Amino acid sequence: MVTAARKPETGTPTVYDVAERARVSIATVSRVYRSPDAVRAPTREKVLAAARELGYVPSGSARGLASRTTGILGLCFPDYTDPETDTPGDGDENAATLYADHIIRGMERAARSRGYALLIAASLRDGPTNLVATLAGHVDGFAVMSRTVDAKDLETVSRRMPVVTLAGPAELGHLDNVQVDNRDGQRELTRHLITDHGLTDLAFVGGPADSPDAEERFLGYQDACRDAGLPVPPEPTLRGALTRTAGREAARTLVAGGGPTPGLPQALLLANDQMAVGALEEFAAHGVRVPQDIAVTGFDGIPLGAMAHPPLTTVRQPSRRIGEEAVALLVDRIAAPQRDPRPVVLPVSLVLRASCGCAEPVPAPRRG
Amino acid sequence: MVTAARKPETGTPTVYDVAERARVSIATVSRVYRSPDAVRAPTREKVLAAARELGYVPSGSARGLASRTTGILGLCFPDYTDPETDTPGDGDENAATLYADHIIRGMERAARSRGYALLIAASLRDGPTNLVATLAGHVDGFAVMSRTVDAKDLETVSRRMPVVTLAGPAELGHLDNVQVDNRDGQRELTRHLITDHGLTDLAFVGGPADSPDAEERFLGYQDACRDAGLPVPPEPTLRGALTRTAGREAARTLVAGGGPTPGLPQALLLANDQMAVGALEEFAAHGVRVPQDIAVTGFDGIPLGAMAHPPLTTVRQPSRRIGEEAVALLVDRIAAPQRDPRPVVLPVSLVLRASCGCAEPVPAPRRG
DNA sequence: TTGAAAGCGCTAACAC
DNA sequence: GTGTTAGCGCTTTCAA
Repeated sequence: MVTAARKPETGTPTVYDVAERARVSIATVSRVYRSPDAVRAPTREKVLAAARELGYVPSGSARGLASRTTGILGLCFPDYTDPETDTPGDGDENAATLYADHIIRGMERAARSRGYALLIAASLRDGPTNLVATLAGHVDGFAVMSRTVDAKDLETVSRRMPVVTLAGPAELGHLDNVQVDNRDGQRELTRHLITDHGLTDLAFVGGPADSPDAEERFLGYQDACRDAGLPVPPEPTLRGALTRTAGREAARTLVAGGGPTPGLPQALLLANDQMAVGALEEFAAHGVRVPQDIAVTGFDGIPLGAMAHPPLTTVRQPSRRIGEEAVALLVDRIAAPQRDPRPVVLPVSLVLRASCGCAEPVPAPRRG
Repeated sequence: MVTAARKPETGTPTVYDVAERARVSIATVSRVYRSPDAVRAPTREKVLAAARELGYVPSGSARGLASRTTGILGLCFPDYTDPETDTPGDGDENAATLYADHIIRGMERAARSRGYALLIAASLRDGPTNLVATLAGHVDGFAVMSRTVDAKDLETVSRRMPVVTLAGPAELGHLDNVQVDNRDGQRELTRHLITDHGLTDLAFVGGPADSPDAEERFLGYQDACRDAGLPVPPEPTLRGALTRTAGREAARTLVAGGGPTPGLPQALLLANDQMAVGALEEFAAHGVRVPQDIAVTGFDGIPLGAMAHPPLTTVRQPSRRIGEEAVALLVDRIAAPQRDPRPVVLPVSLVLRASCGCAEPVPAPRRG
């Protein structure tokens, strides 16, 4: 056994220091951490003891370099939140933020259960170059939420490692993709209003035109109108940011007679729950009764909706599952890099509450 | 210029491939990515072009190994959520989960603005060894939320890199620590009830005894009782998990006469908002009027509280700022490893709403 | 401004 | 079961 002559224990301890102290080779130290069972128990103990005394922590970088895998998965998500406000209290957090939180949760949990950690970074206007440079080099696979990374960078990165696109249409055809069935959900919800409640005078408040989710929902709305033989609007009745404030404004516009038709429509469908809650508040303030005077619906299934008055009818999307699916696809492709791209569309579910005219007039406590 | 004989472009491109193609040395390629200004523009362009054509992405591991810094900050947070439920809709998500989400947000944002990415992993019962091994080796600094990492591991890691403890008492005295003034907040809130509303028959529903935050809040409650000359209870009137369900159960117990005194107390203070919202629901179901029959308060300042009926009086904590402070401390210590440990206590603020008897009987829409 | 050469700390063959 | 020996792909002096 030749313990190479090395500088005395200085700075952060390395395998060499541990090996020297435990009187074994560096290979054995390495083995103790990678496959403990491949080392005899007494040897292992010696090594572990030495490591403990030295305060040894294996270098992730060195491991990554030598093994060409890091045990890290990456996620790039959009950052819509206003940096100014630290407002867990006012409830006007952007829905996309909450949504991203759930996806982060889902990914983190799924990743961890498979032995991966999660590296995250929000994309900002300041150029994705930075982003890709920051993240891509450190991970074994990469999930990107819709519209957060430039297609070109995505292309480059995907040549080097598994990449899955999330929560939006597949931007690059050859990549795995996870999305929620926004269109189908909104179609079903609209159909419910038309068929089950017999409403025909509807209005849809869309999101920004560059929000793929919101646009898909509008398409579903159009589908339902078409299916029911109602006029199919080429554009949402109104548009707004996906915030509570924007929902309030939409309702106010309608109440003020600012809509396309003189009176209030029979139903107001909003592109997400945040907006819908805002609309509910505004209607209440103007004495407009929901659902008697107008039915209101949202989309997402956030907790706020269940607490609203009346409780909000909506479409629940499995946001956490998006993250879980992303990890599944990534891990799967790490194992089989050449398999065909797989697009996953997650089903959504209708949540019928009082705001559309369905039961449950009072939020009855469910016994635990 | 000697372009070393290397295997032809195979697998993922490296600096060597880019250097060869751009007819420069690897050192120049490296410079282009680290300090572009140190390279003449034409040279830089050549390199960038070659990199683009090759689909080159710098290896984070190699950079990390060579430079001994990764540009990554780590966060370890507790995972309380029930893996079974994918329930963005039912609103009974654990408060700690939401709380952690905010901290993650805050850290991510602050980290990114300083050029760092964030590596996250929830701690589970399955042993922190894994955690430390997974994360610590990859980061330049490490934030850990209270009770997620074994003190021993923390000790080891902190010998190797900056570590800050979060959202709880400083577990290791020599580390930076960020916490919120739970005690002071609960004291103030309790004082408000006693002094401003003249209530003297109070009950406090605590969290699990192993939740430092909840315990601090109880201490604040005791302080206020002491200050007001009221009897100081040695223990919370009731205890429960920090969930809505637990809050409901607490209220039910009280309504059923299960409390220490026969009737309902004048005020019920709960250790967090989730519980308080549950209590509000249960009281409503039993026809107990809030605040007329009993005042109710929470702690945290979650959006749900503002939507509750009546809107919940609470203490708002700057959860996002915790994450921001953590990053500030970490970055600061990376720059000055030897500076003295700095404990940061973030102030909280009272949010007075209707559930304690303060104004705002109806959630009046605030004009945006 | 650019190049050459020496590691960074580890894993992976392979030998013993 | 354990040791030897090459790298992994970059950054970093130091020269030129």
